[in-house]
Amino acid sequence: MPSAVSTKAQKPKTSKEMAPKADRATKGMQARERIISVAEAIFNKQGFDGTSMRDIAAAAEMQPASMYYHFESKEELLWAVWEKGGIELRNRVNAAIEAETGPWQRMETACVAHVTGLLDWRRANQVLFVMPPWHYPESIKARVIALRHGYEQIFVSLIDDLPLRTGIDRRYLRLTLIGALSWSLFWFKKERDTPAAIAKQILSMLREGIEGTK
Amino acid sequence: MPSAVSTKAQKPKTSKEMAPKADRATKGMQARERIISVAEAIFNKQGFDGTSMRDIAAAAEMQPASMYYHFESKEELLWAVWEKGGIELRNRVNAAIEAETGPWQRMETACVAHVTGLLDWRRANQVLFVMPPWHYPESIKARVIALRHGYEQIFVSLIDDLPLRTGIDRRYLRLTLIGALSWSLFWFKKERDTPAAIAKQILSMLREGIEGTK
DNA sequence: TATCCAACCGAACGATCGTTAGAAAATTAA
DNA sequence: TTAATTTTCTAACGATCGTTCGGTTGGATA
Repeated sequence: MPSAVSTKAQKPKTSKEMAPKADRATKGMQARERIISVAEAIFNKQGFDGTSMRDIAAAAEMQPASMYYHFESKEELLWAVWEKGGIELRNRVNAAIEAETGPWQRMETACVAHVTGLLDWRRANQVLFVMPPWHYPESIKARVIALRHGYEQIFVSLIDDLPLRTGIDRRYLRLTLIGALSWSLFWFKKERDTPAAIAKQILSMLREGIEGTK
Repeated sequence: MPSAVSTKAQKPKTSKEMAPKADRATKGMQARERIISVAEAIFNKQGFDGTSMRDIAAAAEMQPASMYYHFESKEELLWAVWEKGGIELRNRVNAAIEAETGPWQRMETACVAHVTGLLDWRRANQVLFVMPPWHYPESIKARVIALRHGYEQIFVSLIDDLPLRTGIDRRYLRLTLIGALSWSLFWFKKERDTPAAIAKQILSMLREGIEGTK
């Protein structure tokens, strides 16, 4: 599953007249992105500590030592995986809400994209979203926190646009919503749930409340 | 911090006439519970993989080899830590709701106890609540899942008693609520939030809804 | 007293880990 | 072609890990 990435590097020239530097970069990128791609899958399946560089190298069909030509350490590789996953998720959510106009519609679309991104599309950044911040490796902690913070700004803005009851704390709302949505990672069963249905039901309960007369 | 444990084993006899077998068991228990106690703290701070048996042994003031007299493996020690934390949390929540009568009041009390238990009282079972189930060590996975399942039954029952709008899926509600509450582990700042306020606000938003006229 | 057994210890084994050194191969440049 | 550079390789180092082995200790039992 090489995961056709690269929105860039696709100016259709003939392979001969391509700039040699771009060519080199592309070649390097191919190996680098192959490593990220397999690392993504294995980290997610086995956890960071449960995955050895040898595991990843084997899956990427290289020798373990060769990985250090592309990444200076295991933690830097983890960062590359998280960064890619975080950026892709952010782009996904942003692209999804662009087409919508009403504030509630935009919010619902974002929620669906968030859950879908976590559950369906790429299982990778699951670990990023599920690991307690205080366990982030020290060498990349600040970057990871900034990445997550940037992502959450999408929801800050979406919530700003919502007409809410007076007295609703928008920070608590954001954390509650993201928490409830992301928690689905723990219980999602693909035979039983769909990401879109999960997102819509959670938002609906929060929007309209759950209390009734029985 | 030996954490004054042992509600039991305290029949006040003179030390001379104490039953020898109880004496021995007590002695063993003291070491065992000391290990669990320090392991609890270190696992939570450094994670399971980030903690070595040597770390725990040092904190418990023993030699690493001695730990294997009390626990047959590191994973069994982890289980002991999780089991203790899970049971204590369950007892806490159960004790809290016993005093309440109205279904909403009981639910609110449970939510407060849940968040308080996770954030304040004992930082231990945080990892249990925050680790993705698919990363549980294989040898204790079934036990951990059963432990969590048992805990969630409290909320199944509490939600059964709530008068809800028609169309509310009680399973989704439970998972949403527990997710939103537990997620506070990620963002709780003790200078800014209190566990009780977090729990009450989350439940209130879900109960009454957030939508307003602006 | 001699015996026993729970509890602990010192030392080490074997495995695995992240990582590095240095050379070979592959690719590009001249 | 040759030279230069990028990429990958083989081999291993040093550290740490969970765990085990064979003892020692010290208090309770008889």
